[in-house]
Amino acid sequence: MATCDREAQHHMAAEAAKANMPGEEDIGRVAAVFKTISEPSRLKILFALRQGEMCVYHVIEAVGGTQSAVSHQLRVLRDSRMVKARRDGQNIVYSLADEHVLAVLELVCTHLNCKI
Amino acid sequence: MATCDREAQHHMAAEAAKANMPGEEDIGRVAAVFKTISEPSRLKILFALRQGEMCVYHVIEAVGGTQSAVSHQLRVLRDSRMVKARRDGQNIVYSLADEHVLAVLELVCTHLNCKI
DNA sequence: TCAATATATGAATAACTGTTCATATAATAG
DNA sequence: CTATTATATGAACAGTTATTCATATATTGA
Repeated sequence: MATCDREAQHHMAAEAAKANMPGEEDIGRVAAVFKTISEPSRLKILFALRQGEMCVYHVIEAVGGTQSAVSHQLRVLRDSRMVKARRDGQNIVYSLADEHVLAVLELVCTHLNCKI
Repeated sequence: MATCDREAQHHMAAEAAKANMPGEEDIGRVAAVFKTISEPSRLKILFALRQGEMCVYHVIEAVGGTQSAVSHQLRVLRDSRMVKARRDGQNIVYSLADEHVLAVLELVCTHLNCKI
């Protein structure tokens, strides 16, 4: 057991933390969002789609990588509702599904002093 | 090569995307931030520390898990500058190092309708 | 219907990462 | 100085995941 100067104060903080801790399910959902946008290959796709909707070929052109790899990552992004897809003839056209994602990206970018 | 109706439009978007794509290094830094906060065990620690600084024992009390696991995760959070530590006698007292992190967490939480 | 184009997907592999176990370091009390 | 408390850390293992390869599906033109 911890016996620090601030024992009482830290204990109260710990109790409050336990009381206010989101449930496992919410924690998991938040974690899943961050996991989805924590992969460079997926981040690039999201950055690319800021310029507007694109069919898969042009996404590949924008971000690089193989057709299969990009398609797999688009699936992950689609499953997590961050991009949406519609068919247009032979093509599938992708676009950002969620403005919140961009807001989060921009918040972190400015924090890191990345020019986006 | 893609031959969709919007060929010209998508091609321009792809060109713009390539031109405005952050460099590999910036992409990597952004991805690293999200990776750090994409693990439930680390998220819980960050949520806990919202209540104020705590020594390790009380962090463990707040988030659960073994001493070793929590200590390892505190190290990851410290390496990525999201929490800071100071010694206080026998104890190491941790606290949030970065308000930006909380802003990002709250943004995502409200988006997901999690009560935090 | 057949060929070509565009995209998706399943399986396998390789790389990464969180936890555990055992142990090390640091500070303090006696 | 020794024992105890508090925290950190290295190695190993297990689970997860991104990519690749091969192949499947879907749309269109001939």
